[in-house]
Amino acid sequence: MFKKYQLLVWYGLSLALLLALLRWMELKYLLYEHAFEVYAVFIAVFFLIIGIWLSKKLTRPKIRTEVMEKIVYRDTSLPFELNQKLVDELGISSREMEVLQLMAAGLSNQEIAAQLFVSPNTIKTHLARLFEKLDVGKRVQAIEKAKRLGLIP
Amino acid sequence: MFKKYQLLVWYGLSLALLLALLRWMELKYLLYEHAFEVYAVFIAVFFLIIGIWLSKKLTRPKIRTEVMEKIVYRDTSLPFELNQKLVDELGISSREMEVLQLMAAGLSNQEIAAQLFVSPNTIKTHLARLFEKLDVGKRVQAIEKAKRLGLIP
DNA sequence: ACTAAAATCACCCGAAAGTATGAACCCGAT
DNA sequence: ATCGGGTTCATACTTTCGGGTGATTTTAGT
Repeated sequence: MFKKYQLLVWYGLSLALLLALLRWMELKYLLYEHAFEVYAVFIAVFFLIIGIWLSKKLTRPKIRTEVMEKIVYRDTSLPFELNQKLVDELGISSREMEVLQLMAAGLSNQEIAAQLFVSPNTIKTHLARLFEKLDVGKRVQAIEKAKRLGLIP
Repeated sequence: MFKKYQLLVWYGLSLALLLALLRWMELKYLLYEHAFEVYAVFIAVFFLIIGIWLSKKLTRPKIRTEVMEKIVYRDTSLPFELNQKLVDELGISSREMEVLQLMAAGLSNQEIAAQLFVSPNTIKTHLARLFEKLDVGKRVQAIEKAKRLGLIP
């Protein structure tokens, strides 16, 4: 019910806490005349970070898909080429591919979550779907199969 | 020469201006007791916006190229060659190599144990040693590193 | 505008994996 | 013979994964 505004509440509380902290510091240490500027910097930095984070959270990178048709000749050195057709066939979403790549790099669910700025639970969901689509039960198997199918290098 | 830091200077000036403005307002209108909170909100909003803008500015859009048609000439001549020297260097035993191979194939500890006719605990011990020798903490990382080092195909 | 798909998050539970420690056995080499 | 490395196993404990379920919100396509 309150989930919707959880974020706002969280921010509000954070701000309040910050202000309280600063007030307390003022009382405690009898900050000199430039106390205000100190506050300003504190708040500025805090909200600068919040802003950056928020932006990253809100702006899902608009992925422009450029469709190009070309013929590739490969010789001994083989650069990885994504099997896009298979990705579509299996119905693997772009987010799932991201998670797959990070997982294949050896990251734990928690690390992937941190990397993508989402909850670990979300990663679990993505992986569960991915496992189902790849018809496997474990991450190692998923990686092995994905490599075999040309989904990852 | 200063182009690089132009942005920073600009921000600094903006902040200074903002502070001056607030100070002036304080003198002019004899702001009430909650002036500080007003300041805080001002600065917060200001830097929140700055942060969002900054983030947007810095993150470049992702471009995904979708290849429609491709002709691939596969070169199958890449026989796996074990990096025996590295195996010796790292002091990886033959049993550990066996376990590594099976693990890389996606088997669980229990399955590996069944395959090798030993206890799952033994597998755990082997893997623990292997992880230490490869300097990793998880099986996926171990597999990734082993592949990279030429220990497994 | 409506709908389907995708992405997000939460909670519970059991299984698997990983850590730490100790110990027994075999086998080749000093 | 004994010393060290390799293999085997155990117990106990913590963390991580994966399965199942349900929900909300965003995005994209008709």
